[in-house]
Amino acid sequence: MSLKHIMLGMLREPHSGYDIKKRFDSSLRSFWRAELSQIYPLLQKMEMEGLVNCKASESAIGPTRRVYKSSAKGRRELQTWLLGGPTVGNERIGYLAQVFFLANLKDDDKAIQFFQELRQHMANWLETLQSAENEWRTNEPDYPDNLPDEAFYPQLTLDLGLTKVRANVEWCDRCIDRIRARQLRREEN
Amino acid sequence: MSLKHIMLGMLREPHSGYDIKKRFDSSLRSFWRAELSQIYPLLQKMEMEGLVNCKASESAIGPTRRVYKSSAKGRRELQTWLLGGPTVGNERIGYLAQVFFLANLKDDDKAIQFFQELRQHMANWLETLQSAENEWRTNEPDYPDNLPDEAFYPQLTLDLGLTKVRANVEWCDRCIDRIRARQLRREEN
DNA sequence: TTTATCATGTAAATTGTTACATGATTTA
DNA sequence: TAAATCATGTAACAATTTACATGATAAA
Repeated sequence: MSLKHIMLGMLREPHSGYDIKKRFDSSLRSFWRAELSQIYPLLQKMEMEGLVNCKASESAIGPTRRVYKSSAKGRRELQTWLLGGPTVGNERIGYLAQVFFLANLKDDDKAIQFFQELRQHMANWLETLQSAENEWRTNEPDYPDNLPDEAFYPQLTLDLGLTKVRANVEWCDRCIDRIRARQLRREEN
Repeated sequence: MSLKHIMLGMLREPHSGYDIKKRFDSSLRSFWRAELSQIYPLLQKMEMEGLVNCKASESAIGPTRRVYKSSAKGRRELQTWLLGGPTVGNERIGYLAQVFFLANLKDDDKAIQFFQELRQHMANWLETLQSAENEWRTNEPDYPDNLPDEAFYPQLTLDLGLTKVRANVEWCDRCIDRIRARQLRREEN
């Protein structure tokens, strides 16, 4: 159950459910997502299991915040997860499943459209990651290799994210070119 | 619900549940996995919804095979999925979530071990993909750009798979180097 | 004779998504 | 005054995983 462990990772520092959601959306977006409707009940469950502690904290706006922090037991559980070796073989990439069966469209132009749309997504995402990196690089003189561990390891995931998204954009271009070339070859015959 | 659509993609050609599982394990492994316990009930449900038809077929060995094939309605559903544009933003990469929190190990050597193990996984996977490609390339003179559509689009997914897995291997090496360099810098001080 | 492969499934538990529900404050 | 943000949740449904259950044949 990775979500529990990811949340334990975050809860080394105090977070409310709402804070956790924001971190998913801002920092872990590239490799994990979670909804509030999953986060809130799981926090309650983790509290019952003694993995986290909760403190109420008044908010200037909206209802009282419930701020959680991992317990000693929770930190041990996090260690166990990290020491258990990398979690692999569960990758799930919807758009590749679609590409695999794209022949069923029986329409090269529709296939090209698919890749153009995908390219657009990837290019947008790349921009998001690049501006995140840019901001980091300009505001933090120790970026990237002299950051403290708590920021260095996240930077490693950003590094791979950038590489992969760039690879995706280039791949989309390559696919479009190859489909067009096939089209031309067909017209010649 | 992508699994349903992936199965509809496969069921343009007749497959049993067991066949479908084998195709997941051999061809779609890099971007989607599914268990038999998910496949069998879903096939039944899809038959009830009129998306697939089933024919019994005696097997030389084991129980009677139930061989499914998509119906006209199923083929329309597949089209709808493919025309709906690329499915993005659901990526789920467990090992990156772990890297993000690896600082919690508070032990550079353990972190390096993590990356070495991950590198091993990725290198094995790369070999698997490379030998798949090699076999294809040597047995099929039309590989890769003159393949029929039904094989060309799967080839595109293999192409990206190779690029990404190579990127992962190189990234692991880079991470190990960077962690070692930090270790040295710390020892100097 | 044990193990692997073929081939079907069910049951229970866990995990994840979508929709619903509430209500205050700040910004446009 | 409408929309966005803060902040909590529940309920129903859908998807997925893990464990269980059966039994035949072929190969080691």
